[in-house]
Amino acid sequence: MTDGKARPDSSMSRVGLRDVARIAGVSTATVSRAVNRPESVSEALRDRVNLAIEQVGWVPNAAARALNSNRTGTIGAVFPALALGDFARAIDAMQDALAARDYVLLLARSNYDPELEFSQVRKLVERGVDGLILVGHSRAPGYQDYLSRLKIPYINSFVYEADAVMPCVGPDNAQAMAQMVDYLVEQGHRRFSMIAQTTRSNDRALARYEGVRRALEHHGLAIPPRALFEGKWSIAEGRALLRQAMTLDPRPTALICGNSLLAVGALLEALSLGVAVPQQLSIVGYDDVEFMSELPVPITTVRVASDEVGRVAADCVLDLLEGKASRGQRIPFEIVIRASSGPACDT
Amino acid sequence: MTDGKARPDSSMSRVGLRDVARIAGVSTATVSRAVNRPESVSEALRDRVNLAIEQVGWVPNAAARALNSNRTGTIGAVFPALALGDFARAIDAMQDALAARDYVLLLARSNYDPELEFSQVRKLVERGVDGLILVGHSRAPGYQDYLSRLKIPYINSFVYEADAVMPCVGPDNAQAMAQMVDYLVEQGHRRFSMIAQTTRSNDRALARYEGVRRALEHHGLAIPPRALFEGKWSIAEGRALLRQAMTLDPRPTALICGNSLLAVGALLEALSLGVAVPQQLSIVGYDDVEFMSELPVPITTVRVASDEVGRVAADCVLDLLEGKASRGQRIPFEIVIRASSGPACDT
DNA sequence: TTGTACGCGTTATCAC
DNA sequence: GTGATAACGCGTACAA
Repeated sequence: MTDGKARPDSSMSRVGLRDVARIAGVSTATVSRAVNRPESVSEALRDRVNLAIEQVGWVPNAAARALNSNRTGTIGAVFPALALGDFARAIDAMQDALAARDYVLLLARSNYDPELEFSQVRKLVERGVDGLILVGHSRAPGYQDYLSRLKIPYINSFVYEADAVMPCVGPDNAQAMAQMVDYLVEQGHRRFSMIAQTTRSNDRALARYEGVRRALEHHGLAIPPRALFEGKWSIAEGRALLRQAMTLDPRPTALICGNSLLAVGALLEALSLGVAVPQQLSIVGYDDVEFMSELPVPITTVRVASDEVGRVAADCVLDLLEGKASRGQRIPFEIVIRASSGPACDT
Repeated sequence: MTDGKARPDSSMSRVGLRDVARIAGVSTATVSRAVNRPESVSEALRDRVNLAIEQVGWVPNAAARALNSNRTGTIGAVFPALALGDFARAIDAMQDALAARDYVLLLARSNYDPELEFSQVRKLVERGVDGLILVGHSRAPGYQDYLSRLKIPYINSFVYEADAVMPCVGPDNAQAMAQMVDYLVEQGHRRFSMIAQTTRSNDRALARYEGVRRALEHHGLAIPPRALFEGKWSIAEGRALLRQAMTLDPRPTALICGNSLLAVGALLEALSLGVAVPQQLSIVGYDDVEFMSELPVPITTVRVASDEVGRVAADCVLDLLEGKASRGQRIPFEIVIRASSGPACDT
């Protein structure tokens, strides 16, 4: 039974550790221990302390704790955009993985702008994040130095390269696309076109393009420069770029799309134009969102478990933080063959 | 020219205000002022201080600052999910609005679980967020008390009710759906079916349903219980529910979908089944994502500027924080009529 | 305009 | 096992 004078919502200045200590009749040190290392304190005291905490409604002050321990329990992440299927799913999963280990996510976005990304990182660092999760691995020189100078661990996500110096968690973009190309060549395709997200300050897009280029080269093939189209990521853009690709002469028999939105746009536009998919044109994408499989003509694509990327990236930083050296992880991908691709037409 | 002993990346214990003060030959108080209220210090000193800051690479410690000022420069947000088109866009915009005013976003997700939402909020509060952005306005009793007891401002987003006691930022879900119903009735529809996200612990879904119900009632119409289907939010679910709706006898002439994914699923399934849209069935949705307008049959829907919601919500909390009383804001919606809806068939 | 000195709430180091 | 006390790094009265 609490007597009236100790209501938890008392409008007094906020309750602190000392108040709890006073009520429980112990020292502040004991309260601290009872909370942080319960096993190091006698059971009787532990109970007294917990009771007192309940009574006064004490909530530990994270700032004070951080000031003292040099750790904030906070992980920062900077993503190019949040409203993109794969990133959103990754963040979702990241959040859960962090919460499970009692960390909290400080989120920022860079809008695909390296400068902005840098400044966001600085802001997060000032906020005292214990670790960072970034996207991609290409950084401006000054930026790179800044990061390595920091003592806080960071992870590059959505990329994987075996020889990378920093831990990264993601699929091997280039290899995934190469595998897709192998499949298409196997299907008899020889004339390719590609529509891709602009590779400027986007190393994932660049890696995908490189994967395509090298795989084709390996088969003695290539995408002529005029058959390569770059643009933003949207369905509308995919539609527009497909129209351009269809003006090529001779027409390509296979169209490789750098991401899911472009693929969806390309497919829908092909349907609108009456281009038969896959008879006249095979369309393949990258990344897998629900839409791609539900469209009138489901789209062949590279499936990457984006949530895996998020979850693993989160666990990786936390491992680094706790000293367990973590070397990053390759996230598997899978070529999902659907109705939008098939044997090359003989035209 | 810096002499060797003062490298910014020196592995000494982290640089602090005192180091800057020492280098600049001033007191710590002056450095603090020069940083936080530059106008209150002479120009010469300001320059000296800034130079020293650069030299030693000082970064203010947010924890110490927070401890002292009781403000963290952090806003917490708890969303049901992040990987959902509208939420993702809102978070995107929120993030920008906060960054513009030098705040940072602490993000958590509740997975539509009120208990989890509550615990996430507690965690954010312990982290010392200055304000909160939540979704919806229905809360469990204990939760509600907890919130009102806190001295920190919060905003309910994605909902708007003129008589709400807490500031909210969002569209009037019920009114939007009512307006959609009016349109459909005007088009001659009398037999309705609705597929909706489960209304359990989702007041937005509930409000939309209520809007439909009341509007129909106003026209002397109703959706019979067996014509109301609830499920999760996904395209696949929309497909499944449409199949169920099509088994009704007599068939509905208009199908109202509670969100965008359900609408897309319903439309695609209708196409698959050979149900003519809108001749045999008008399909309307809620919310607007790019897909809806790009499908073979573009979908009539309620368009809400989700990014507006995020932006305004962010600005609102910050206003509250700065004492400018803010009463929330109604975000406008718009009925976008596309090819998926039309006059009722006379069958 | 500038410097001194204290306090913010917690944890860690010592004694006991 | 427990208690006193000194940091942690910054902001800010207050005095100069």
